[in-house]
Amino acid sequence: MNLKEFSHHIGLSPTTVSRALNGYPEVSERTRRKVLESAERLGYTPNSRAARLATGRAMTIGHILPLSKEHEMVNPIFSDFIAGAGEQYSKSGYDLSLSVVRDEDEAEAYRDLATRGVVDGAVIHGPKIDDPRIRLLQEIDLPFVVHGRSSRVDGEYNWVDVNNRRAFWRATDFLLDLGHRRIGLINGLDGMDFATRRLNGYGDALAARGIARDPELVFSGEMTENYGFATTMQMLRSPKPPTAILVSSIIPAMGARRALHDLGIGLGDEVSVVIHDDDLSYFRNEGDVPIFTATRSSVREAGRLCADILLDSIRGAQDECRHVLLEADLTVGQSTGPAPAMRHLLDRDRTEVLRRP
Amino acid sequence: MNLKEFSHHIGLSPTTVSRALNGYPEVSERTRRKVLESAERLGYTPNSRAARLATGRAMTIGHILPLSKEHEMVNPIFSDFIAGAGEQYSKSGYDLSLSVVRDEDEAEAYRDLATRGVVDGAVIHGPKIDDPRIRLLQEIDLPFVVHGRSSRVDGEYNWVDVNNRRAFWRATDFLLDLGHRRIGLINGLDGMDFATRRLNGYGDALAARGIARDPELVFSGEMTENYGFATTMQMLRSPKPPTAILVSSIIPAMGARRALHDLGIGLGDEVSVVIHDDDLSYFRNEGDVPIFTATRSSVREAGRLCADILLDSIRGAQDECRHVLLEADLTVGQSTGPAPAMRHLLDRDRTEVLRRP
DNA sequence: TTCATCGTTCAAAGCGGTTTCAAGTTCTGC
DNA sequence: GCAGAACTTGAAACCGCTTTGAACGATGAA
Repeated sequence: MNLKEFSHHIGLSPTTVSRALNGYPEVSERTRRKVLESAERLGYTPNSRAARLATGRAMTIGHILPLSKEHEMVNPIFSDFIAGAGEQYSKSGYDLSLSVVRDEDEAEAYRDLATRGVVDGAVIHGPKIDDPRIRLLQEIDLPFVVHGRSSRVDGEYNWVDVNNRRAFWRATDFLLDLGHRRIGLINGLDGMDFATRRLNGYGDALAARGIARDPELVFSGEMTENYGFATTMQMLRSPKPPTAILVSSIIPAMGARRALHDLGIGLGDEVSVVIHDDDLSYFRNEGDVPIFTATRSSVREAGRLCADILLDSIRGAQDECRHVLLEADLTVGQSTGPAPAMRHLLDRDRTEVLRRP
Repeated sequence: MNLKEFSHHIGLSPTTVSRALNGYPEVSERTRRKVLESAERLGYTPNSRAARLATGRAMTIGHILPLSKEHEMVNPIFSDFIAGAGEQYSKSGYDLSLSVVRDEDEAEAYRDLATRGVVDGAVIHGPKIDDPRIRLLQEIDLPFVVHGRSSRVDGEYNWVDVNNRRAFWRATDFLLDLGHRRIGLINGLDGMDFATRRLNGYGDALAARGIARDPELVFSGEMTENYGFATTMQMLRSPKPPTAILVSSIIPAMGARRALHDLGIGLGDEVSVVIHDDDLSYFRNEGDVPIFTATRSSVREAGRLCADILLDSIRGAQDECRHVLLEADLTVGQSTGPAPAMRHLLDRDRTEVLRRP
């Protein structure tokens, strides 16, 4: 049933019915009640396709999920973020459009969503340093919000980010306080803005204590379990293994733990591990004393915040760009402890284990 | 720029331009080339909102992500499935609409998508036994495909499923062949169709060898890391611990591994583990010899298949319902081995470790 | 009583495409 | 050279809703 039929059916004009359903004030209460009731009874729901054309609003937010040919990986953080954002969209009557594209087509995909008029706004995920997507969306004048930030981009834009630099500074400092001097860093992909900030936090904390950064102890890559395993193995088998490791996500941290176990090295006593925990729903780092000492920041909450900001900006409620910087407090878990005396790791038997092929 | 302006600009009627862009045959090649070229040059892209109203097609597929209040978990399988399906949608010019709703609102959400006319079809995720969503979509006559199947639903429908029963039968049989007699099962949530089939495969394999199923060894729950940890702990600390465990996903398997390590029990020698591996992109069970012995079936591939079937069915290319049953072959990894003689586990020192609080 | 005002309601003109149907043009075959 | 088929093109209706501008009756002020 369409508006014409429905309105005819209840003896009113399409105009009045439309107004009644959309909450316009010039409809009398009696009429509105009648319309709402009849719509319910007769099962009339306005066709969104028509409404979207008529209003010029798509009532939809675009998210783009880029997959690269080589490492076609879905960022595990994506789903939790989407869950948070989607929740807010639903509340405001917005739909969420998700485009899966090859990463070289990503810019084109944003442009396409905008020119085809299927979205009113978009979210940028995983910004790189000097990310071109930001400039693009500014250019085509599509409202957007960035989950993260992008260094070296000029012009204002909405963003929600974790204070990555401070979190990693704090985590590093914590390990230094425990007496660790050789601290490894298993970071995200090079070029990602968040990875750079984390690296800086780590490096600056070391520098503040006059400790040189050892490039052998810093890794960047996609945050898979295997990546955490391989990098941890490599570090611990090296001539000068670290006594502590910072890991950028709980997923590679699983791999790091596996490596430690495989080598028979105690997690938390012989080698300490601090992770950044995005509070993924299916991977909770919980318990009275969490498994991992961690800097935590819920990515789902970030999704909610991004959605709210974007919707505000679309509705024109916000004139200025909004920035939210989330602090990630350090929670001490079971994976950290005082640095062991170096001789533990230099003990003959142990080194043999560490250096086996 | 809209169609009217554009067509006027290049001296043709809107009709011809529309036809040229949509590949209708009654346009001369010369004209079509001219239109395509000019569109490119002048940057004209048809407004999808208008096209959707005019054609009556939404060119969009709906996915619904239900979140429950208590255990608001995003199924980790979801993102990989979406990645696979979304890839296919893009290729066919379809968009993907994702609705995040509270799970009690899920049925309403499907109905809403259909009556508002924002989708042409939908995917049902994680079907339960006798799933009401299937009947609903049949009733409102919205094309759909189920990722999984639903026992006890009558009527035909499209589905893509893994042969869960056979996979778990096979895995159980494999462990039995290795001499294991007490085999635990860490399964998905009760009521989920896939979990039931897996339980049946496991139970039937045991029964075929005349082994009684011990309810103390069977668990069902949401497949988090902690769930795998807790259930494994419980089993291994029980008076009659299993010598092997089947785990329904790699995520709880991480927890199971953690439990084994914490108890100092060797994975693959003292206790064997077989998992079902959905081949999640950020959690690959790979290597020359995979870490886990596993029945594997790519959920991303399932997503692609579902998308293809659904699109076919929407385009009316398919008259009959299609069913795809994917076989999950067993790959032997490092996590399984012959059952140890029972005395190992009954050794005095060991049991003390196992039974500590 | 009359005129301005207010509160309601409606007719009709969009929104920007697609598609039907008619018409004009160019080819054939005879 | 001409009728009829085969190609191309275009005018106008239509998709189902929103919104502008006008109309109408009721109310209140003059």
